[in-house]
Amino acid sequence: MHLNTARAICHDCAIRLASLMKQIILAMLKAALEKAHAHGKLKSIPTMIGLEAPRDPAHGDIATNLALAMARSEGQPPRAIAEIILEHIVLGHQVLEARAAGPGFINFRMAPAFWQGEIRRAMRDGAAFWRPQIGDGRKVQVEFLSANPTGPLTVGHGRNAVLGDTIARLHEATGYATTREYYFNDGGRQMKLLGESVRARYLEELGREVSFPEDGYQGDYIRDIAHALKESRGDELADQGDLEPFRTAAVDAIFADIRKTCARLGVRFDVYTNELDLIRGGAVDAALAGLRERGLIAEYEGAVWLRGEPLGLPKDAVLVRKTGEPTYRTPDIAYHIDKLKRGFDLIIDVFGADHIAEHNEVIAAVRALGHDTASIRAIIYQFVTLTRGGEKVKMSTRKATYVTLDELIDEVGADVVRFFFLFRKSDSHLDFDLDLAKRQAPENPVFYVQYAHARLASVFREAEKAGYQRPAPDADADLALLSDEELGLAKLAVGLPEVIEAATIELEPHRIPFYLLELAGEFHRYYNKPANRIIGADQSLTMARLYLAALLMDALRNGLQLIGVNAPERM
RNA sequence: GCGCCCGUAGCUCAACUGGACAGAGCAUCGGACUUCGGAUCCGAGGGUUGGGGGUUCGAAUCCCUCCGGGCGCGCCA
Repeated sequence: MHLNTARAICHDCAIRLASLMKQIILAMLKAALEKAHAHGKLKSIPTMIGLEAPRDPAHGDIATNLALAMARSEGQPPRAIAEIILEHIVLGHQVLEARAAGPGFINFRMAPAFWQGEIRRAMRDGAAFWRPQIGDGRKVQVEFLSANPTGPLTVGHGRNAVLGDTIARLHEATGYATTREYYFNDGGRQMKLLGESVRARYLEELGREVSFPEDGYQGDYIRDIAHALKESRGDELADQGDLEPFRTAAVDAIFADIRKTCARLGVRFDVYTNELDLIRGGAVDAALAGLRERGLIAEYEGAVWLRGEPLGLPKDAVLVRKTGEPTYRTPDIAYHIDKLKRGFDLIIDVFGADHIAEHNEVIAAVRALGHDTASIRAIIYQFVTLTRGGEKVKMSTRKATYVTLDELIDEVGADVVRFFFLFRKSDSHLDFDLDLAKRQAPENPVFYVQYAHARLASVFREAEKAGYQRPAPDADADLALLSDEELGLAKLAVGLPEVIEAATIELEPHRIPFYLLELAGEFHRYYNKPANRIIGADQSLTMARLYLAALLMDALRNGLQLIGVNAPERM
């Protein structure tokens, strides 16, 4: 179904893996399996091989559950199969050892020279190393945010913006031709209501008695727009019947604000698609006609309905109101067909949990119209709550107590907003702890990670005073001098590409901040031991350690860049 | 009532997508500075992974069921 998974790997595509270690081990296992099979020791050769990093480092660098998985079909105990495989393995110079362990795992330990080579490769190849090119130029579209321009972005929109943007960044970085798209509804009822709200405030500004529209937009920003309109146009709009100037003024002003807020977070879009163009282009009518042809339309109570039953949906859903206006989902069906026709290999929709039902309806309708929707993937996030002083901050639009995204950025800064929004699985509710977010202390994960980077930068400043240059990739450093602890740090650092690969394929950007926190933690622990002073009396050792430090800094910087968080040299 | 998501340490969450003794941070308690930035580190306590069944060599992860929370459930988006 999906491109790949992190664990079970088809060994013919091993060459595509971010991890050279996995490529090597897979090739070795494949060769061993074939040899054992040829010798009649094994009945068959599995097509998928599971590889995983053992939790306990004492178990080596990488392990396979191959023997466990084969036990049933081979009719032998796992340990016996493991021994057969081991008999046919040729280690070579890069793999130090392979041994059977536990219930039937085969554990591998790579040679120090292999890791030294990986460190050099990372330093030499730079971005090409850190960002595995798994996309092959395939076309991806990420549709996100897609908030209608009816008011300022809320905290909830923030999670969408950061999630979508980071998913786009991940795909861009890994070799996908990525389009970031913002879709909004400007044809419907809400826009009309927005225009009416502005007109009412405008007339108020002119001192006239007016009744504010029911369900109108009450926020102060409407007054600001109306005020600006009075400043620029005087009273010339007062007695003409056209709503359009108010609507346009509102949409323009609000969109400008939305873009400004996005820019503060480093979020940008390539394409804005609006409902009105789809309607004018006939796409919405065409979708409706297609559904009607297929008998998927019902008409009653004055409205046009999408029939739920033949589509496997729990209920009918309104497509066209009795007023003749389409509902949100109708142009959305046309929009998804449009996206499919544009030839993307992968279409990613980012939206909140409250839209699940609507999305299901849209996809069902699109499929019923004869389109293959397999390339569409949805990333659905749960809601955001704010906590301050252990109390939930009430966010209600109605009571105007809601916190806007801008206010949140004002309070804690863009880096913290981005990091915190990504620091949860999208399936999980996100509790944004404002007290923690504002703390400039190690318990704040953002500062903890950034501090690791700044600390390394400081080491290089210090090293320069002692006459050392920042090591070039081909620097004369003897990496064999590195201790096991240092090699462990390096292993973690060169594991970043795999994390990026998994985060991209699984659409799970939260893996990046978690990884960064771990790397920063390992570094801080290492750094704090007096025996590990990087700049010391031994010049060769100093060189080796500076080389390692440069590697760590590269990993931290690349990871932070990918999630749009600054990697400061000083804090 | 129905559908989707969630339930893991006192709190907020991870767990490489079915693997080896379930891990972090916060909070609590106790420690470490003539340090390349202490914005850091070390140690301790804390768990029947909501309960119960099942599948499997192996389950926090998959299935069933119950309990609890969130979201949604025809003319908002």
